[in-house]
Amino acid sequence: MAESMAGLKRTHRCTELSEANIGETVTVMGWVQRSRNKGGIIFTDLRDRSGLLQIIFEDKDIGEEGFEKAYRLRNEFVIAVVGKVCKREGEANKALKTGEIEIRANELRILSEAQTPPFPIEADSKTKEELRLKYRYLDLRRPDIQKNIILRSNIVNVIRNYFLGEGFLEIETPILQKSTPEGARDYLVPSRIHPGNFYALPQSPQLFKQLLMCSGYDRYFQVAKCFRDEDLRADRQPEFTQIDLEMSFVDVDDVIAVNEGAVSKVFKEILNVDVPLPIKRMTWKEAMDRFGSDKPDTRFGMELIDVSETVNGCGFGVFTGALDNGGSVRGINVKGQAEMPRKKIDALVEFAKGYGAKGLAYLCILPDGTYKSSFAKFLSEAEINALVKAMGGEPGDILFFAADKTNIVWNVLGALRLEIAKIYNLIPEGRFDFLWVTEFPLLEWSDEENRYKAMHHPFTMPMDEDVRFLDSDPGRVRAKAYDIVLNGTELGGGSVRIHQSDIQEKMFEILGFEKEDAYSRFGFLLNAFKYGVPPHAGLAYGLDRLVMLMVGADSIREVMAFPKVKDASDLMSEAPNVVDEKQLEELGIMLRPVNEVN
RNA sequence: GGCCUAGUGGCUCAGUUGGUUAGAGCGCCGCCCUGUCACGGCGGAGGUCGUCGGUUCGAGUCCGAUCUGGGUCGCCA
Repeated sequence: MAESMAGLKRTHRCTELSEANIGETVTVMGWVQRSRNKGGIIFTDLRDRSGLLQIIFEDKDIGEEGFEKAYRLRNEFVIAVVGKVCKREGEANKALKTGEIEIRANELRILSEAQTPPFPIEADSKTKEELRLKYRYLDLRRPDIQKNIILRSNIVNVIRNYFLGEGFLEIETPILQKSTPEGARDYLVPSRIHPGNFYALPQSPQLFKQLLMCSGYDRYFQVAKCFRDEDLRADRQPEFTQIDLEMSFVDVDDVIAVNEGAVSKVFKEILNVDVPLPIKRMTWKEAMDRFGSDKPDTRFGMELIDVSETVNGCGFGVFTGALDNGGSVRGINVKGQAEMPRKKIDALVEFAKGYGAKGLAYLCILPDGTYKSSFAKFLSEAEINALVKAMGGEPGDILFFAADKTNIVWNVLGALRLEIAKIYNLIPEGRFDFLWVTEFPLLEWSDEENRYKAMHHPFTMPMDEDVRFLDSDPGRVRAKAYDIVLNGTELGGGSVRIHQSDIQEKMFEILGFEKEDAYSRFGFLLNAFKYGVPPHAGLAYGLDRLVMLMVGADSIREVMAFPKVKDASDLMSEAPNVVDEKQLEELGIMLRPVNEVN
């Protein structure tokens, strides 16, 4: 039977007590972590979000009835204890923050009994994630998850205070928005009042924050929930949180400067890590050339090397074929792994195929200086020697080469580099390598749609010196866009926005929008800009990813209270679900049989 | 949509080339224990091996399908 807490008031959380409180009578409340019954004496570890505290029950303090009650305690019971803080008579427990003290209970109330939980409530859980998520409310009791969630709160607090201190205003933007299909799929929300019409949940507050600049708010930020109806990943959830900001009368360097301040402050205050400023910058082209990725992990080397020149005209058709098609041949040098077993090499070749490679050429430089290779027979000795030299190859190294269209080569070797680093443990622990990647291409050719698509979004400003190529060669135009990268993860991205209507119209033209089409989608923004708009620029961080990296988690699910699983459903609440016929009727929605959808 | 991977008592796992009654640790239940803190001692309960079908004298083990998680490619301006 559950008892009332009437007349009791909690005086401390568990670990707010210390030797300084010895002799005081206190009231603590929490969950039973563990009860150790020695017969005439019972030790109970009480848990709350702050940690553990040992309670000691003996009938001389609590009376026979109270002692009987303590006998009944089981894990996860919620209890209140009134007692005296004492120095431990037995050994101190150095593993506990409160290991020097214990509470000698005078009164015990069982506020709530509990069934045995389906898995242990403990740190370093080995329980399958499926079960943890089904019982997320129990999983969230575990100290390591609580640590993540608490740290997340602290991180947001530091960031919020920082931006407020820099003159930013926190302003909310609508969750029910207009759907502007371009980019990720929208989550749609049907309107009851306008049957057949839909809102969309925001993929980001992009247009509204630009309007806020237009309206003179000068510096805006928001902790913004965002929604994208795309497939999930370890670092992608259908709903996630951005730290979103926008600034007026600024250019690239201004945005970067204020955000370097934010990053260094949050890492110093939360982790006591000094982020050396200014953060390194690298153009997109350099990032792709050196690392095969627009979010390079710079904690280790094994950089890509372009050997197109070296192998030009050689006897290996795969190489020359790629070059003839306008592609390139590039390689990476895995130091000291020349003895890599054939099985492992084959696995890496398969891995590369998963990223679009047709194959992967390799060349082992054995310790005695001889070669073992998949393609050496097609090359003259001089050609091989030149290739090895270009790759900085030494006895003991193994070289991998990809030959294809350059973007495939980048993709394949970029992924291979990370995979090999993982396999051979080449990534140093405990490092935070920040990097700005700048000068992204403005546009990206889509074979599927046979048109250019905005790499960032259609409001991204071209670089001043490239504006002249907008007509003649749109593909070579670089944008005033930048990403902040941490340890190979894209932490955030942003850009300077277009505020001149002629450039904006040109942009829509290149993207293949008719003028009416552009106005029907983005008219409110384009119209707003007719009434005076300041130059503006902004950035948005993926908060979940930031917290994930700061706590060292492998997945953003570990830093979100109630995440969804791979198919975007919630194992605990079982969302999404079918709704009443009546609800649909009210919305004017009729469903096709499920097997006809798609 | 593709590829990879896992599913065996409540939890985490073992289970050999297919071969008696499917094991262990933890947890749970009962009894004992006044200084434990991974408490200890004694005893006990608990599994249609994810599901369906097939091969076989015989399937946790082999084959096919399927479900449920996880990773990833595509996708994610």
